Amino acid sequence: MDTNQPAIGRVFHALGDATRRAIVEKLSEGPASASRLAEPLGISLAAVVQHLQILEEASLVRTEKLGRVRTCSVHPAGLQMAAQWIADRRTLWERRLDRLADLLAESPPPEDETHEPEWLG
Amino acid sequence: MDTNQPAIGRVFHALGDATRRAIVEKLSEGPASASRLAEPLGISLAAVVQHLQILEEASLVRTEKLGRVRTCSVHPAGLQMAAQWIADRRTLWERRLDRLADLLAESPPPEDETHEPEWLG
DNA sequence: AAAATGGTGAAGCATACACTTGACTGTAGG
DNA sequence: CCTACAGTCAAGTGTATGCTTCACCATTTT
Repeated sequence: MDTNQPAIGRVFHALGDATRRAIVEKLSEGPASASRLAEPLGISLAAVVQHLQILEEASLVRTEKLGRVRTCSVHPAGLQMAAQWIADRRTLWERRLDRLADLLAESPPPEDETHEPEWLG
Repeated sequence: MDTNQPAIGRVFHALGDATRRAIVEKLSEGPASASRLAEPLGISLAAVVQHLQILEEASLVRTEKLGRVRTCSVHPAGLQMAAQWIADRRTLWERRLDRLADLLAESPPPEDETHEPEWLG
């Protein structure tokens, strides 16, 4: 779709790829260089670096180049954003269920003339 | 990549699309029919249904057909899985930082002959 | 019954994506 | 200096994705 997505979109898109998740998982255990990340993945270094770029743009990974080696580590910001988005949805959804429960509990079958529940209209 | 991804992959991939996130956001406020979801999105009904299929396969949305209308609602399982994966990464990563802090605190500069930190080798 | 509504299925299309390869650049070491 | 290493750049390739359109089916509504 759009390469110019909002931040949260970049995060989810980045995590949607198995290889990139594998990279994040590896980096959760500690920093590593690009070529070291490539080893167990069975793909070319160039491909790994492309993934790293995407992960970096999603604030999921931070990389720093010292000498000729680029060292990568996890960057909490991206995961934080994803967690927040999920938490927000969950809050909204639970709040709605609570309201619904309240209505059903407080008012026993009120003379409801509507043909559909209001949340469908 | 692979269309036959593990569950967590399907979840993140599903949430990587702005339109699908919009659908989940809408459904967080309450159930809705497919055509009702399509209205504000500015795309065809067919496209929306395709998105719904993906969301359903990712356990992010549940749909039920009554009469000729398919009613959709959020399904917590998908969000739960995503939240769990994130939490797991975060735990691992924090645990590692703690260990590192412990090492630095307990042992003041020990005669370290290595040229690189062990986690890079 | 006829028309409208809500949805399904399949084909087609343009773009995005994950990779590869090959040519190059900069940094270490022998 | 010269070779090896770690990474970068730029094409190029096959497949997946998001979307459309059109034909078609099943339920309402009039």
